[in-house]
Amino acid sequence: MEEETDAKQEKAEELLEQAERAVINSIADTMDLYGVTPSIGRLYATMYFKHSPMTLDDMKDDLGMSKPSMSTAVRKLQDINIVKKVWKKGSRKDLFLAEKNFFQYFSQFFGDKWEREAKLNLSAIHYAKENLKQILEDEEAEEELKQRAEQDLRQLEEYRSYCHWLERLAHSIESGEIFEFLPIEKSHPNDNDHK
Amino acid sequence: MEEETDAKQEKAEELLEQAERAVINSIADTMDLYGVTPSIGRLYATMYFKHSPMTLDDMKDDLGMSKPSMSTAVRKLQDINIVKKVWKKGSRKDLFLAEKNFFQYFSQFFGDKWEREAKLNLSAIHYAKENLKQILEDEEAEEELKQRAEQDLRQLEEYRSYCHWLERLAHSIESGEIFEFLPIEKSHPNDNDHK
DNA sequence: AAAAACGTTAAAAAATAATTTAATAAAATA
DNA sequence: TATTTTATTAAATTATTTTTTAACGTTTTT
Repeated sequence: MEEETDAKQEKAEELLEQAERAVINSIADTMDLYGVTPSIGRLYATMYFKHSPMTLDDMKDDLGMSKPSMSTAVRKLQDINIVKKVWKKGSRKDLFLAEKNFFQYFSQFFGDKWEREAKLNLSAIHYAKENLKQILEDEEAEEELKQRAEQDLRQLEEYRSYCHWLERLAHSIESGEIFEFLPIEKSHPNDNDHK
Repeated sequence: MEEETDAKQEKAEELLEQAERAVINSIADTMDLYGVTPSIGRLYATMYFKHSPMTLDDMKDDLGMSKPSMSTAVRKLQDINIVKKVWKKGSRKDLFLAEKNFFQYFSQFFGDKWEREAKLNLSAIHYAKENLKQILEDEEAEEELKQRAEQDLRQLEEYRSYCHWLERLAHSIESGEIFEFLPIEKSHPNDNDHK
């Protein structure tokens, strides 16, 4: 019966590997949304299933890429705060562990992006509005020009209210306030996914 | 006094141009967030200030690029629904107009992206969970393997709840429900931007 | 103190993506 | 119907990004 157990063993391993691979692929495929290249996305996805920290050599072996690539990739992942360097007595290699809380990642990524977008645009809008107002105040300016200035002004006003809204959304996500409106629903382990 | 008025005229034109250019630059710079290349972003930003529709030749002249480039760029902008083809009696050239409502653009872009992300990942998670459960049900599977399967399962449960949350966020943005929580504040034309 | 192990930077190579020119297809005018 | 205008596709070019190999500087071990 020895061989049969071995076969079963192998099948179980195969199942686990397939399971992890499926999720790794889908994480890697969707991570481009978060400003990360496919390889870096795949590295993160790989680390996501490691329950103990990885070294650069581990990564290189797992992904079949060069060590410098892993070095820069893991730095990028640290920059966006989804991988942390950990310390462990003994090993003199650097050790890295994936942050597995997607909410944290999501919040920070979009919070930063949107805030930056809003700030940049608001400052340009402010500058533009000053100019346009000057035109409107100028008695001698051509009527056609004035009309265009007015229309631009109206448009920028709308744009400004969008930027402010974006800022508020970013803050509510960063502060966690959004979860009052859209609470996180802990689904129970036995729930089935429904189509 | 003729020359003086001309000079003033020119200055007013200069002011308007500077105003538009400032905003065009900042829109172009931030549009990479919306999955668009810098050139395409700049094209949109340019169209944003046109109060009548543009032809491909107009775009080509404005941006100093080739016509095929404009053709593909404008198609991309139509794909993401921020530029519409309009019809006008007379002209046999195609005419395009920018959608200026950023809320609509934002909603659709992130709604689509997040929904796609959630769906893809949820389906991988579902598949993975089935596999992992099989391992746990297998009497003869190695203890170590089972533990790993259990840990993966716990982790995927968290991931799943994140994906569901993302789906709900996408829906609440697409449906406009989010604006009940974060209302759009129409700022008054005379408000000053505050730092 | 010399050798080995690590991680990083720099330069080169390979792979992708953007852009243009040239060719084609479709529609409109004469 | 032939010619011109317009938009698109295909092929070629250019530019950008990603990845690797090679070199470097530090730290650790022997």
